Amino acid sequence: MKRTSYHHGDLRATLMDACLRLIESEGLAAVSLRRVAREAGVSSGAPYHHFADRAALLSALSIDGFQQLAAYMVAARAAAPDSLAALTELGAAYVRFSREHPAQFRLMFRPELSQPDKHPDAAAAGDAAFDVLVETVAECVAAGALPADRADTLAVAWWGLAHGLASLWLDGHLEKRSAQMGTHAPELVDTIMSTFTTLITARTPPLSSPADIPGVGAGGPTT
Amino acid sequence: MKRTSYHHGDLRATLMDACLRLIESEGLAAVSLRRVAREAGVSSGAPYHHFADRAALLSALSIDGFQQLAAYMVAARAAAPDSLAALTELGAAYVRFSREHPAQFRLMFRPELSQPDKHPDAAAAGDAAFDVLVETVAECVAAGALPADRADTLAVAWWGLAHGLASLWLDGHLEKRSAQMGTHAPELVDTIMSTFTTLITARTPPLSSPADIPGVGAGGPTT
DNA sequence: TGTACATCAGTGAACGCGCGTTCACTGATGTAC
DNA sequence: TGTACATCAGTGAACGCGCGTTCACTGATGTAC
Repeated sequence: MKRTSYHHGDLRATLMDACLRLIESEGLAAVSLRRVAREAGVSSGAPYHHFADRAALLSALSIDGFQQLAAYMVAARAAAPDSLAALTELGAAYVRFSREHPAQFRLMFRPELSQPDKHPDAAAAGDAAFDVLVETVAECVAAGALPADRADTLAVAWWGLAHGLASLWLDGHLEKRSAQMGTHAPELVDTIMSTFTTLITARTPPLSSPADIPGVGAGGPTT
Repeated sequence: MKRTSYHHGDLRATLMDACLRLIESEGLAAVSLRRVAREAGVSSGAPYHHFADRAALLSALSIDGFQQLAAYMVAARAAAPDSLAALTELGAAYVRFSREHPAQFRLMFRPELSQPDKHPDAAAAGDAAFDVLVETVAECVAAGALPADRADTLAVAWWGLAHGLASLWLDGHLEKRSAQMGTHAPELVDTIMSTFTTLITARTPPLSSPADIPGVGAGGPTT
């Protein structure tokens, strides 16, 4: 972190980076503005030229995190061949984001730190991510692959499952359980996700209309 | 918090209580040993007669939380008419615990605060709670209501869903989404839980041979 | 029952520490002419 | 191109604060005889 010139160049980005690295290596409890400045190789007053206060730095990171999450989800949906497959990919993308940006993920769901009420941008970015999920569910409904009356519920259930798995995994619980089960966390999550999608698509229509399900393919439920 | 006698009587319990109330009213960031002592109406050195240090207090609360959670789950299973119904009740009990003990729930899943590595009791209590879920799934398998090869997976999925919904709800996300959807968080959670149980029980048996699954292949989300 | 004494569970002052934030300053950079 | 000057983005010392923890102390309680 040695600089040759007096001016830094892009201290704002450097501070955000240093903060994330610090969270990842020593946890959220280790984060203070002074410490972040030190990690960035800069005096303790320097950050105030880029962030109004400590909360502003954490907020900026949280907003950035939500925007990245939304980007992950948009990309996942775009890459999927159809809306049903997109649903699976969205869950996977959510968990993948939490794996690839653990510090940001934690920060995003620590409202007392990122203060979303003071920074509506974070909420907006969060909405954008959730909207991708809602839209995808709506597409599934439009395609006849999901029943309309449960669409909203399924979107939230999907979010809950992905969020729960991501959270447990980050805290080490999934590694522990999967070791007990003789498997590994990544496979476990994949299995859960695909099982869930299969369950939803194969079974929910009969709950609202007993007719056959278009788009799911031949050789459906054999029971 | 005025005492009449010099001795307190049960300062240990009072401190734990004060700490929980503080977390609930001002958040985890407000918790310091001095502050907790102040809330309990006691000098800042007094807690050290009952807890080795700050971490010990938080640890004790976390352990107590896991034990209570396990008790919730044991009671839920005991009250259910059969093992399949128990599964639904377990998820509901998990979420109910998080609603009735929000401060403890947050603490339990903040490993950097409760330091489970230094206090194996917390891990043991957590295991006990998870074991209730695993046993119930095993009972479902024994009763022929669930396929054996997916039992473990379903237990983790169930935990993930309950944990995700509880976490999102505590952070206010569920209230927000359910308001957008014209419903309320409690009903939303109930619907999701019962839908999930229905899906699992109605559909999983045919899944035991993955080759039969149409559409979403056996390979899972990983291309 | 009374007394001596050990133990328990408080007090409150003190310690050193790192924190968030401010501020007068200064070196580097950009711009007008 | 050179110079004067405004602005930007650092420095580092300083502030007051609450923190975790320690410690000599003291009042209350329990016990032995």
